[in-house]
Amino acid sequence: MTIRVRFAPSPTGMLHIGSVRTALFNFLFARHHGGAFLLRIEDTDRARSTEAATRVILEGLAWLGLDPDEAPVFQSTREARHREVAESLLASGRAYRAWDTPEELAAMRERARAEGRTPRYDGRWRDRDPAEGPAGVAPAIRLRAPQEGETVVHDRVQGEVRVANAELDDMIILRSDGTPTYQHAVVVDDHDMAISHVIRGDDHFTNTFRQVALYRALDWQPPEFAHVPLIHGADGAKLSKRHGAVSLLEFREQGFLPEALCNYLLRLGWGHGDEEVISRDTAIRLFDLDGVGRAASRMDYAKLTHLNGVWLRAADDARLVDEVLARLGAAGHAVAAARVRALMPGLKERARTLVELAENAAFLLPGPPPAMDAKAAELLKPEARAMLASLGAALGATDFSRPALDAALRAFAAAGGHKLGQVAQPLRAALTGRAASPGIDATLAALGREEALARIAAAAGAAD
RNA sequence: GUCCCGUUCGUCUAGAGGCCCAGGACGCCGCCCUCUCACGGCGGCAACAGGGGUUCGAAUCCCCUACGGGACGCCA
Repeated sequence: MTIRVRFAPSPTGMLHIGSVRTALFNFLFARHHGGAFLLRIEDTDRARSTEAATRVILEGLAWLGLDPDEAPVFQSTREARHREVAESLLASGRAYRAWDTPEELAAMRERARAEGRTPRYDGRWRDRDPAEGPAGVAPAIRLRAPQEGETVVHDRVQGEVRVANAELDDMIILRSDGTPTYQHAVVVDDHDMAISHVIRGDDHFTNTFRQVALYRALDWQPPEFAHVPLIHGADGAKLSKRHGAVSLLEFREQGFLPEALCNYLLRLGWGHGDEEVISRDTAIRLFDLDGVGRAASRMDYAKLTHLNGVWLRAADDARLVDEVLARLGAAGHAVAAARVRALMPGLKERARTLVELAENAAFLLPGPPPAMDAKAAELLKPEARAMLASLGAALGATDFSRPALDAALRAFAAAGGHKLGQVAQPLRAALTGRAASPGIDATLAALGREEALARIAAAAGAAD
């Protein structure tokens, strides 16, 4: 059997991080089994779908490296086919026209709720003569669903689940304006795209039973289903804005690496022994549906941040230099690039996100001495400034290589009866405006003789 | 309200009847390394929702309860 899966987001806004995980699971499942990963944009809701939102999906997937194997299918282009299938159901008597107005349906639901019953369509047009349909009113088409017995779904994640057909009502497959509903379009498209496994969020589970009824009515073989648990916020409720970042774009802006995000998302709801740091290739090798848990999991930004630090340290320096420069608005600046590149090994060990990395590298930009933060200012007491003046003179005669600088600093400290830290900390403040930075020798070397001496002089001179 | 699903440290998870007085990771605390901050190393705190069964033996199987979540649209 050929494995074909799809990721089917609707372009109605941002790309939710939960959807991203669904896409990742689909992708990994396809790769693991040598199948195909497809993308279908569910844009049947014309009013809410925008081109910009579609672009967000496409760019987001590309950024994550989750590229579909075939050209994306836009559901809106398939309307004629959806209508055709609905008509065929009508012709075979497995669907019927219903002339209810939205108001009537709302009243029906209202009454059911008030009486404590489950809101459900009562099938009033199910066996009525279509000739009785009011003229001038366009009917919707509803599926004639089985009313007795039960429907069983063998879900690859949730296991065997059965629901009495009496719980299900006759859903609308074609709206009165001739457009297909989600339930209908999904079934027709999944069938036509030869989807073998539908891997989606658990919030779609209930839909599955209705969709199976549709497959049966069409005499089509339903695909395998796998419903993955949802991602919740720290309080256990569905993940939303108030919990923190939710859209993929936000995570990117906040300086998370795609490989870290994928690694984190993979481990949320899926596990393989004690493995925590998992590369794309390893994930493809290890991932399968039986490792997916059944319970919803909570988003833990702290753990994501930690994992991002791990991947940041493993990342290629040149790539990080580009990211940092872009974030500092210094793309293409040769001097800044050289300095950031020189210090990157020390820099990336001290940052967990690209935002932190850029902040910590900002002092490397050529220009006036950086503004002192409170801790740095604290280090520049008058006696420290005086010491910096003589240190500047000593360093002026030193070769600006790390070993030479390290030796010179230690000699200077020893000569003055200081511990190395008593020299390094004020120096660090003068150079970076901060109380923390990569090794002082590396910092000095990255800045270069001219810039370093200028900053030392500025800090020493500011004493008066 | 009805239907469906879930419940192992604060969080993500390992665990598929004895290997578990429950392991790893994040977070938190302490120590070491050390020019700072990180990284790294070492150690600590911390969980099988509750109650009944089944069994020689249950985190693992069954039942009930509690709590949590999802779904009930001419939205997707």
